[in-house]
Amino acid sequence: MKILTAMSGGVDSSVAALLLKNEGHELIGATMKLYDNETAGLQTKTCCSLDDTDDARRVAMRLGFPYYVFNYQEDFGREVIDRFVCAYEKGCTPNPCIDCNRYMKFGKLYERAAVLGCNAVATGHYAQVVFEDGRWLLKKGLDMSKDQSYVLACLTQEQLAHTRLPLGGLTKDEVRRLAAENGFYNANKPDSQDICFVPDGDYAGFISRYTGNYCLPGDFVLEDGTVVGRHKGITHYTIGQRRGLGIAWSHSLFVKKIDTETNWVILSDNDGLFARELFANGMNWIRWDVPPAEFRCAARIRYRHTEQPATVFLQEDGSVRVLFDEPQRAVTPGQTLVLYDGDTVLAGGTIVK
RNA sequence: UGGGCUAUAGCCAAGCGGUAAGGCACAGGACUUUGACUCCUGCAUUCGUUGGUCCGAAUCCAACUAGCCCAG
Repeated sequence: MKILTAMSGGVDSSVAALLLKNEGHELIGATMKLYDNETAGLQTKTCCSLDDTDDARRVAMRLGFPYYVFNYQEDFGREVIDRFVCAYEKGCTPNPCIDCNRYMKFGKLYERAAVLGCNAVATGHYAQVVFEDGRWLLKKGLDMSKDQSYVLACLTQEQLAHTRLPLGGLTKDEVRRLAAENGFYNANKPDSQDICFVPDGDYAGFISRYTGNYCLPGDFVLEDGTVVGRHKGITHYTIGQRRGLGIAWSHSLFVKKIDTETNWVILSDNDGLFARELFANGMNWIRWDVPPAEFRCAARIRYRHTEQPATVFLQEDGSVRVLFDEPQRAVTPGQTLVLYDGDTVLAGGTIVK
């Protein structure tokens, strides 16, 4: 089979390519250029640091298949950054990695793959795609500590059908060992982290620069209405946040709610953050075409969250109401809800409240 | 103007004669392909000021300064 394998220059995607190559597939390696250093507010790289694309290219050369860098800055700006900025301005907390998977890697990149005659796009995600009972199912990666099924729960049947995830059955240690055994330069490269287009972590500053809008300061308010300070603009905060508030109180204060109407950031103690119920829309059903009206499952409300037992109620408009057995901390609008049955992903959606 | 009370790090706050708890905030680190949470480490040679008593004072005494309260 001819496969386009996405290569970031990291260990995971490199080993993914290696495994596909060893299985005898014909490969095309590709890196997506998603943003430029100016957008990200970065200085040009110094001579001592090898560019990620160089790492990817070396692996492709070593394994003997063509490698290309595709320019997707315009699409990335529209599909990922714009959504990211828009969500923050509405008081939500987006997960841009999920949009990048949905619209870029398994969207735009697959379109290009098809043009190049490839049947599938492969990535280095730790998750598994299997065909069962006439459906493409998404399952957790074998290495539970690295499982990334959460960030792929937005993939459609069509997308899953053309997705290959060679690392699904491996552990991170095995991947690094394979990289080392095959002489990959990036065998010990640190795992990526942070938002790729905001490498300095100052995403609020990024939003200001990107939109040209100045963050409007407002009040920090306790649940009883007491004003306890001034905030730097709602884009600086997310539900459950503690650090960076700058308020010295007798106990720790956390962000409980962001009110865009009043421009208030409402604070409470940690106990005030727990809720049993949430609502989510934009559901992508993987396990069924038409889900049951009500069912039991386990749900994650953020990446690296341990799934929690819950009951899901399908609403008339296609959204869902999720009732957890136990209250969950800091349910955050904008974050992705993923429903599981054991290792199988049932659906993904976006938390609205 | 009399009388009383209190003054400890950026904030709150222990301490009651034996050589400065803790919480919050902040900084750094760990964790992490989102934002967070969490965890670890750091953070007053000094207790409003000046004197005094004592082997030894943030702790006792005096004066001064500041703030608060009650009188009138």
